[in-house]
Amino acid sequence: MSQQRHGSTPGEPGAVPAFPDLPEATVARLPEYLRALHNLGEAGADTVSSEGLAAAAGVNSAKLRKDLSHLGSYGTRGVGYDVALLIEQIEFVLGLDQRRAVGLVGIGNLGHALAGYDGFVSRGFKIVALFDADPDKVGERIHGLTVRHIDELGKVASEENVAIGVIATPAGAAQAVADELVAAGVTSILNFAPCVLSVPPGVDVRKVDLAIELQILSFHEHRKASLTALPGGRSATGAGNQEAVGS
Amino acid sequence: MSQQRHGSTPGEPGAVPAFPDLPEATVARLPEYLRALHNLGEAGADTVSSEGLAAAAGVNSAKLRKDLSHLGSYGTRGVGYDVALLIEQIEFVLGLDQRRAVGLVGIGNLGHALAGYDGFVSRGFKIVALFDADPDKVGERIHGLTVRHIDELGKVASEENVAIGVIATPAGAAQAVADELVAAGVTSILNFAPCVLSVPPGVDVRKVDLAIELQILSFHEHRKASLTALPGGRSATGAGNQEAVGS
DNA sequence: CGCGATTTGTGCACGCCTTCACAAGCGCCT
DNA sequence: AGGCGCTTGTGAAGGCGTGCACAAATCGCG
Ligand SMILES: NC(=O)c1ccc[n+]([C@@H]2O[C@H](COP(=O)([O-])OP(=O)(O)OC[C@H]3O[C@@H](n4cnc5c(N)ncnc54)[C@H](O)[C@@H]3O)[C@@H](O)[C@H]2O)c1
Ligand SMILES: NC(=O)c1ccc[n+]([C@@H]2O[C@H](COP(=O)([O-])OP(=O)(O)OC[C@H]3O[C@@H](n4cnc5c(N)ncnc54)[C@H](O)[C@@H]3O)[C@@H](O)[C@H]2O)c1
Repeated sequence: MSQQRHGSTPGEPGAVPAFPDLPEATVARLPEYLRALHNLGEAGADTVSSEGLAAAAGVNSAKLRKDLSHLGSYGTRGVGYDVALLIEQIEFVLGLDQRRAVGLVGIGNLGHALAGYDGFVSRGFKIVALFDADPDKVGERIHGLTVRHIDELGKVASEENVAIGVIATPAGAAQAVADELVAAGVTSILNFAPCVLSVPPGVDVRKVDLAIELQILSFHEHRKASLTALPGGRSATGAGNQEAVGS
Repeated sequence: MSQQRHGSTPGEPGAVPAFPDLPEATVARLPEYLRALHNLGEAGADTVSSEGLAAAAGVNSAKLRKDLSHLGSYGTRGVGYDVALLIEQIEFVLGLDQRRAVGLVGIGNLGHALAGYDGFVSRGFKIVALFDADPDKVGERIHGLTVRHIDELGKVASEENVAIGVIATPAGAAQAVADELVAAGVTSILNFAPCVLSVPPGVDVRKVDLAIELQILSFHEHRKASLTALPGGRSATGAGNQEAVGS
């Protein structure tokens, strides 16, 4: 399953990257660069400067250059970065050259929306299996996939070579589901349930919690409200604030 | 050194805290503590140690203590933190004492799921208005709310006193919607569309992008795969990894 | 009433990340 | 061919966040 050899540069075999430990902060920004690059590419741009790409991705240009330098990028001084080449580079580093199989557990309100989300397929992923514990849901067909019973997770996950598990069940069931995913050999989990998951070392968990996002916004609202009522007119710009780019 | 005077005790209006600039990292963790505290409270705990709460929230106990110390918390040495009191404290700091009104724009796949999400109401928010541009969607009733046309956003937003806007439209429409939200006086935006928003200073934007989360997981998968094929068996634990706590 | 067990609050050191500023490199124009 | 302007790549500095380790504080118990 692990592919390494991979001529990422068209015509230029070059040395296999065996690439370094990217700073985590950089890794988190690469997808953003990638999206911006795709937009630029579709808009007809062949090259882009760090300034331009930084604007499109909503970050500082120095940061962007440093990020790209970490993966030994191929920019041309005086010109900028080759859009197509950079896309290929980043996709390789992120491991998107192989379309990763995603298994989705919990086909409720959120699960339905996720199952039908085209943003997954267009960004390097493929949902290959849907699971639920509710007998009424099992058998339902959604976007060409049939909902399987959770008990089949182990079998189906290995058959379909599921690399990433997505949990969209109620919080109470999330840990049990995570355990089953891990038992099935899944080593990456995206968790939408508002709870902490316990997983063995080597398994990565990322969490998305909408209420937390709203509460952070609420904090800044609260802060802004008390600031306007006070002297000292700092135009306080919060955390998630973003600059940038017209279309 | 900082102000700790703060009548958060029920029935005590007290002096306005004018509370300090919490580190952003701390703010991002407070909601997690809050959720853990609610769980503990429902489980019947009156007090909790930093160790216990840290485990329930999936963080380091020293970090938790430092976080709480920033908001002048009231822990008791040798005992721990009073659960109910701490809940009140954090909810106050996050501005959750006033239930904030949320306006949701884009009632498609994702929008439907969000509109019916009970996690909003249970965590301090209230969806007060739904908007869409599609005439077929306008008028539809969802969980007691009627979908309004996007043109009514300005009017309805001020009527309902919308504090936070949630964007769940396609990326192409997101910037326009954001502009309208800002024009309507909304100063906090949660954006689900995969694009960078440009907003004036003083407006906070937070973004949730599922594809980015998956791509970060993909990177770690890729890295883990190349590590197992290489010497030096570091059990590399990625970024989002979480420890634990049982129930 | 005093002592030991327990737990908080925090000073401090370390490492990561961000940002500035600039030399080196590249292409284009004359 | 040479110079000029533009852009990348990076050294260095500063700030922020994390985690350790311990003193101070509180409670329960004898
Ligand atoms: N709806 C939203 O917009 C939204 C937003 C953010 C987070 N969430 C979170 O996502 C999760 C799902 O939300 P929802 O609104 O879709 O809830 P839901 O109740 O509509 O769906 C949950 C689904 O999980 C299934 N399920 C329950 N236990 C299971 C198990 N052990 N194995 C497999 N499937 C199981 C249920 O049958 C149901 O179909 C919740 O944790 C919720 O907090 C939802
Ligand atoms: N479906 C998912 O699970 C999912 C997950 C992550 C992110 N997203 C993102 O969320 C957004 C919505 O996704 P979706 O699957 O619900 O798409 P969708 O097409 O089902 O829904 C989009 C809705 O927005 C409405 N809309 C379009 N332009 C509008 C405008 N100018 N003003 C108001 N409403 C407008 C449309 O009428 C439609 O109802 C997209 O940007 C998508 O990338 C979706």
